[in-house]
Amino acid sequence: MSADNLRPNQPVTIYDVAAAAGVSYSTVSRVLNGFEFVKESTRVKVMDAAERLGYVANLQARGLAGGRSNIIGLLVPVLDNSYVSEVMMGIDEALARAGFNLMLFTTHRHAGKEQQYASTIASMTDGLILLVPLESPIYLNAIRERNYPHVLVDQTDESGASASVSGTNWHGAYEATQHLIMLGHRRIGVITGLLELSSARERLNGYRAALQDYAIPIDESLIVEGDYLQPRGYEAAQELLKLRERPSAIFAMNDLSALGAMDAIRESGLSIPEDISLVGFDDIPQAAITHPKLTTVRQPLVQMGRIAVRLLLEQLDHPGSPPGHETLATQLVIRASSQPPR
Amino acid sequence: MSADNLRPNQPVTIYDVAAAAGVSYSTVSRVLNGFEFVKESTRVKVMDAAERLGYVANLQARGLAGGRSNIIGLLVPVLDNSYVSEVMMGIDEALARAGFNLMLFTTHRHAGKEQQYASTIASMTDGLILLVPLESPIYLNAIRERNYPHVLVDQTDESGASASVSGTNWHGAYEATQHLIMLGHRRIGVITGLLELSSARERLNGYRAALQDYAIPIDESLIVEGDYLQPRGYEAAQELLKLRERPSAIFAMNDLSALGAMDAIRESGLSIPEDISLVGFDDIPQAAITHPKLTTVRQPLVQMGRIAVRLLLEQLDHPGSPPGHETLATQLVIRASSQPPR
DNA sequence: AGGCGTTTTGCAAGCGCTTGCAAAATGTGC
DNA sequence: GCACATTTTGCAAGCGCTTGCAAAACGCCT
Repeated sequence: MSADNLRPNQPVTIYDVAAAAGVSYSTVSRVLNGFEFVKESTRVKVMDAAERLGYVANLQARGLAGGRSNIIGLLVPVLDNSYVSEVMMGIDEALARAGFNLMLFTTHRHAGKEQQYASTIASMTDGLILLVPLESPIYLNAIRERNYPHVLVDQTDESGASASVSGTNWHGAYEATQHLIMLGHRRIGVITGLLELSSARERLNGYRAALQDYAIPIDESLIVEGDYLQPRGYEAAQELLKLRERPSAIFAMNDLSALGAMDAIRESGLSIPEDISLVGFDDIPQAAITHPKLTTVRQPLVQMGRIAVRLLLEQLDHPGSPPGHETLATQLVIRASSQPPR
Repeated sequence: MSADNLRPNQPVTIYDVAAAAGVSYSTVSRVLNGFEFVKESTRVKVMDAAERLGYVANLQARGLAGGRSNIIGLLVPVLDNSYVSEVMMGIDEALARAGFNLMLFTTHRHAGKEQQYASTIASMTDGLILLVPLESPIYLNAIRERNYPHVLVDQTDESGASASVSGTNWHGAYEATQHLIMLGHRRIGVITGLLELSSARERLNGYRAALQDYAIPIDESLIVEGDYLQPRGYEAAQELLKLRERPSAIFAMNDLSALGAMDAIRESGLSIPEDISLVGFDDIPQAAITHPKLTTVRQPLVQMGRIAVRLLLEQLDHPGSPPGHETLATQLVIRASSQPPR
């Protein structure tokens, strides 16, 4: 559909559009930015010209000049992680709908340079979504200092200064544990996330609360600290299996750990769920393709991403307003990896 | 003149550095860009000042002024796809090492606006990596017109005008088919990718060649077109299972399709590999966690990402030179999903 | 028709950086 | 010590856009 006019090489600028529409460049800018005091007839003229010339805004220039670059940044720790991918999907989708672009930053390889990295990010984006459990404090300092719009995903923010989205960690873990208890399990091993993370602590508390409510004594040797990654889940499960009094069920506090645990259990000659029940957390896509399919606590990951975007855009649109916080309900998804103990 | 305008945001500019180092701003710019004709002593002075003030380049400004923005774009079709994630990992890693940032663009939701989308991308990045099998022709037109540096991943470029990385599709498919034949299979069903994609056609040709080499007649009803996605893999497998003369093995031309096929096979009451052998392509991480583990053709996805970056940077550094093309060896990984037919 | 309050519009001044060009500094040969 | 070739450096002019300010148009009143 691109028409007959022009220089395929040199991009069309607002000056070109202005000339074509017979108005000044600032008027074009105003039309393009939806400024209110523009006569309808000139608005139409400008839009037509822009359309006709195939004008596309140069976001770098826009950003430099102090307007919005319409780019938001996403800081993630790793990429080969379904949890991350799912949240990213939601973010991307919501961003696309709002007309924003996405710039992706990974934390690794920037150790010791977080401040500068944060500055770079801030110089290029209108806001930032942090999906970075561990390093987040360092980045947060740099970012809060500048009063830069941002949202935390899956992290509780003690100070309340940052907007955030997360799941009902405590409740999800409570339900998962309760599920195993109701099935008849009494020795329930647990593989946590890094306990520096609020989500990991909350889930662990949920686990403890459930045991207490059902008057099951808590055996600290059944609690093994993991890191939400598969290899550590594998090791942690091995530790649990080595206990003199082996657990009849394991609650891995995220699915990736559960995947690792699954390997370890199978490798030790035991079978799931006959010998050991296994429950995860997150409900990443893989949870449904393992054999047996994994019972888990679903977090609405995609939606978390969408909401993160909403919270961020709210900050951009209303600079003064207090940062929003959303907590989304988790849901126990019972599949084949859990059943009553023998 | 520059001293007093302070916004809390990013006070340090090259002007500040210049003042602190007692040189002109253009000298600072030259030092920062590694320009050769700068006296060593001033270079040191400037670097010191920059370091001391915590200077961080504003990439938007740099980009606008015609320099490199040090941002490269990555265009992907979807995010919740291990294939994509793996390649992205390699890209991110190589980019980080080279000091580049990554801007992520997704194709969906931009139907009909590809030209403009391409312009936007071009206005913000130094180069583009396309991981977009289907829509790629549309984008390619827009991009080649501007003679914009870019690389195709996993697509053969007929015209040779675009740099590209891909795996040995033909050979990988040949080996996979040969593997099944050697096991004794004669009726080997196949689930292809969309045949508009060069990779899908090449793989199919490899399959055909293997059958021919072993003098096995080709039964077109055993060839079902898929789309490289899981749901379609599921359906395609169902079709194959419904044939009067059921295949004893299925070669899904990517792992995602194989995952779908696995579901379909299991659902129909048959078991893998006893009743039906299954082979995939790609070796995404999931292939190793299914039960049984999937025999597949490994593509060095992460490395493909790294090489894509290398090819792109070569173009940036040597604007004149012809686009590079790399083909990486695939490797048959035999796991548990394939065995001799009953 | 003249006056006044409101819209609309245009101009100029940057945002932080790169770069061509010319001036300044340095070095060389005699 | 001088003329000239060679580094180094600084200045100015943008890159494409936003925005404060003031001028121009317009509307409506008397």
